[in-house]
Amino acid sequence: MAKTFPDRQRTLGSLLRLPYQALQDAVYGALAERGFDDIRAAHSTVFRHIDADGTRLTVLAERAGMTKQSMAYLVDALSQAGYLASAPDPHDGRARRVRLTRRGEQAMTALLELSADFERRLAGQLGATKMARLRALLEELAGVVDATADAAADGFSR
Amino acid sequence: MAKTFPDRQRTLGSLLRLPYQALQDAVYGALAERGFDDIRAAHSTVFRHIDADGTRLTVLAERAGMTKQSMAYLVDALSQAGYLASAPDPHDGRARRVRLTRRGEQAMTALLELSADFERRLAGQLGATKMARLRALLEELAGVVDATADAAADGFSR
DNA sequence: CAACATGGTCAGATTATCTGTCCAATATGG
DNA sequence: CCATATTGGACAGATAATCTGACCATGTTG
Repeated sequence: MAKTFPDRQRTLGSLLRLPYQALQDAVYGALAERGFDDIRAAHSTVFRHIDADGTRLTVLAERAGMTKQSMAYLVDALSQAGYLASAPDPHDGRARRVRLTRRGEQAMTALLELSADFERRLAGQLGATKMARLRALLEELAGVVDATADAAADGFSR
Repeated sequence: MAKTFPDRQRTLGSLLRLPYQALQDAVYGALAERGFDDIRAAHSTVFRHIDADGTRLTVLAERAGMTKQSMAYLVDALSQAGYLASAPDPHDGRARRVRLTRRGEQAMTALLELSADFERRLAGQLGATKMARLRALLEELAGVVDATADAAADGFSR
């Protein structure tokens, strides 16, 4: 009997990571097959946070919780690849608004479709009812998580 | 009204990522405060897959789903920092077994504790019953995910 | 024993992040 | 209405975490 750690049950982290990773792999794999092979998972932060009428770089960075330099790096790659375009902000001479191009919108649509596909496939195995319950619980958890994170932050940084 | 994408509901990905990210941040933040400030999230793959009586690098890499070079990079950092030690494998002259040092075991223990703490805090907010149901559903999902991933693989690569 | 397979290292590249510094444009408070 | 502070973004450089390709030494096997 190989000695093993008393990790009685899987951590919550593993339980969340496993399906997340699988979904990520499936979605970005399928996306590449559809011809969007220059979009990597890290780019999803951009798609996730961009408004349909364009968004400033700084705002994207804030929403994604990263530095503007890091966001600039991602936006740059996606612009180079033709998914984004930026134009000067009419209300602020310093700023540029980043927006999706036609192709960017196609990618975004594909991304949402593929994600939904994968979820449907899971639901097919798990059962629609259970998937709905899981979704509901995760939604609730999302609400709770912020509160918990804030409470923890109060403990040291505020 | 800002035009916005018809992302009617959050993707399953977001629902999984949100709490996962929060947990990760909380756990590795707290770990640093406890003095394990040279352990980063990427190192968790090592702790996750190492056996208490030691494990070969190649096996670690396989389990983690990464190249042996990448795993070597992580193992190296953790060895440098005193969490791991490696010794020649008595059964195979080519191989070395990587094992946790005392300090490595302490880190591992802290990691598990902090993870459990965070989960408990979430459960406090969400309710123990709901957390248990969520856990059960995620366990079930984990089982289903592998099957689904395999089925998808059948579609193109086999 | 010759050929093949395997464990690990070395070298080098790429991706995704960070800090620090700076400039130009805007906002604000006398 | 100007002096100062703030903000949006770019430039430079560092680091972390991955990858591929080539290689060597040891094991395994026909």
